Amino acid sequence: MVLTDRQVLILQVIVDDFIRTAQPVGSRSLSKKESISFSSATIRNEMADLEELGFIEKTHSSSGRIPSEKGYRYYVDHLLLPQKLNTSEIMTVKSIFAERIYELEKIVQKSARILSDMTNYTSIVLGPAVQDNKLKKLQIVPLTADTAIAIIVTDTGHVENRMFHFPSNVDPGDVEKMVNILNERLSGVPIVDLNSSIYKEVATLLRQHINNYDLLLNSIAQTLDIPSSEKVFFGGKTNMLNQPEFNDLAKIRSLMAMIEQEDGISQLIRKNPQGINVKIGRENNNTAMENCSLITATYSMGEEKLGTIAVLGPTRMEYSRVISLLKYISADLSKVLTDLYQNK
Amino acid sequence: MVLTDRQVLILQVIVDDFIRTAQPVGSRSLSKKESISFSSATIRNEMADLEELGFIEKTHSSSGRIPSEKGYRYYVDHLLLPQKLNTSEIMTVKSIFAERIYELEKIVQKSARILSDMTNYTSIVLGPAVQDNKLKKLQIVPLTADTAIAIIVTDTGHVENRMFHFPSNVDPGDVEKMVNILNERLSGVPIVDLNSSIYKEVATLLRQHINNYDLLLNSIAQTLDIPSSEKVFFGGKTNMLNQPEFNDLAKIRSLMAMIEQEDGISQLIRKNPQGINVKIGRENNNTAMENCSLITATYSMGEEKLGTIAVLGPTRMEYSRVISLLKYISADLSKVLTDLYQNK
DNA sequence: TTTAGCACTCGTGGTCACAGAGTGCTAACA
DNA sequence: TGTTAGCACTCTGTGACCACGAGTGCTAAA
Repeated sequence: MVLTDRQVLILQVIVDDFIRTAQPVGSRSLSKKESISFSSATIRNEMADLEELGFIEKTHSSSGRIPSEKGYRYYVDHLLLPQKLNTSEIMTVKSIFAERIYELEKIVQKSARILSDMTNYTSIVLGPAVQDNKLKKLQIVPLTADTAIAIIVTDTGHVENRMFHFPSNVDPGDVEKMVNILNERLSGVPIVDLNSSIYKEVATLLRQHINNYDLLLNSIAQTLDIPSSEKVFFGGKTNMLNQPEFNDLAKIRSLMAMIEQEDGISQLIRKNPQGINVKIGRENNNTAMENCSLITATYSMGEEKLGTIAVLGPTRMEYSRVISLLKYISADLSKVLTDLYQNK
Repeated sequence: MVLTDRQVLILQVIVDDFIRTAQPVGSRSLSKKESISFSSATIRNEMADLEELGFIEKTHSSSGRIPSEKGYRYYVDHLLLPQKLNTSEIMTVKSIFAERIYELEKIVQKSARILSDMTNYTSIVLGPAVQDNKLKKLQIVPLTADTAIAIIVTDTGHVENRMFHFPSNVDPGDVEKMVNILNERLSGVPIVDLNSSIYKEVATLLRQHINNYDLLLNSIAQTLDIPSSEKVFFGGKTNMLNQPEFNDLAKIRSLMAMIEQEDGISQLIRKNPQGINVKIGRENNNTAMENCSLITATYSMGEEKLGTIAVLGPTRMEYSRVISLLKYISADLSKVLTDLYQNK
């Protein structure tokens, strides 16, 4: 069950070659590689063993070999040499942060675009989970006689706004008073807890100061209760169309439908733990992803995990390069975000 | 050059049939239609004339005929009978406005989704041009020692926010004073004019009240000067993959690249005048759109044009149905928006 | 003017032969 | 005993060929 050095070498060269060319690799072409000094017949024997062990497979009975998912897995787990980014790549990554942008969302979005440009795969970035942010300021701007906008600013500078319906008989002065009280009491409370905190901590206070407080309070509390979904940013959604494994319409359709839907894929990404994660083909548990691999990396602010940055490519993707890139970008991202918002 | 009644009839049936089946239409199958009472030989003669006039064409020398772009143009201009929406369709459209949503963007977005669902084409909606909105309220929320968020609320309830860098030595009290003055003076000013108005109308006033007013003013004015791009919403980006004319990878690639890019297509849509517009194939002046038609409709609030709602389909699209739908939805949209925001 | 008939064209789908790339196996070799 | 050369075999892809069907254009008759 344990592979000999020579088998490992052959597996490595097969995977490398297939990643580069997308063509099944035959014994003859392998024997010509400079890192390989034995004959094609020997290689055929070794390949037969590797196939029996499940690391490689044939596309038809007399074809060259391609890596199986198990083969990729072994490659990723044991054979990956971290690839150094060259200077031009580093420059490109740095350019994400070159402009003086302060908005978290924009930075994150730009990361997605650059990542997909650099890899020619599809990149997906989960924005920070607003739920865990803390309230910085709540403001209410009346719009018409019976509508107003509630604006929530979080400590990371995220702004969320929602329009809501006003009870008809409220005094504008009361609204202002109420907003003041809410800000005083709820500043620093995580967004996700806002609703419950209102009732627990502020209700009694409000009752003392404001007429009809319950009506008004209800409509505001309701407004704040709408879950704010994590934002998902894509880069290079159509890059996969250029991959040779997707010259099949049916595959394209199911993959594009999956990407278009956004929900499914963000689920898939979200559930990955901290750090770098590689999911190969069916490891993703999703039929549309059968020929795809997903590599995810988390970014954070200080200790707190903020979001995930991911690359979706064919199983035949350049694992080494993508992982290096992801490590680099997520580290940079974390650093910039930490510097920006941590020192309050 | 002017078509006989019979030629018009034949053209109409050819277009209708081709739109339905995506198959070239032959003289024999035409002669079997109940609306047609003459023989296939007669039809062949008429078709030869129609081809000479440029209304229809062959895919190869012995194939049936398909409409040319000129043919579609004639069909759209002269032969289109407005199609009544059936009750279930009307219900579906109404459902856009069923929930009590007040946010303009959400309504617009939902329209796009429903439109693409109903047509199986791609829908594109240009959100309202924020530039023309008027300032309702400006607020500034300090975030860290040297950053703050400027929040702009417009009269339509649109909220725009931007983070910006603070000059280091400003007094928080001054900021507040300044915001008050700005709100007093700039309320009602179109967003696009904010920057110039600040210097023209408010600068002198500020000078009297605030230390270091110029530094602070500059950074705020700069922030407000960032153009806020019109938002573009898509529905059913991948619907085109299911159209039989796009079983060609090259076509799919160029089309998807075009859709993905968003900018080009929003340009294309933006330049259409008020009302319903149909652009067929190369009329769009864009190689990626060669086999596509674009139908646009504008929506408005009162008299003021707000945005555009569009459907992108193959040239072989159901013009009649899509036009009816667009008319209906854009009218409803205009009505709802007018009701919502006009009565301030 | 309309229509029936006929020869002709082109695309599609199937079969076939063949070259090329690759394999597995056997036997010889170090 | 591990390695290699050689050979028969397999599968794919391609191009040639053919038959079929749908459709056309043209001619001549109604």
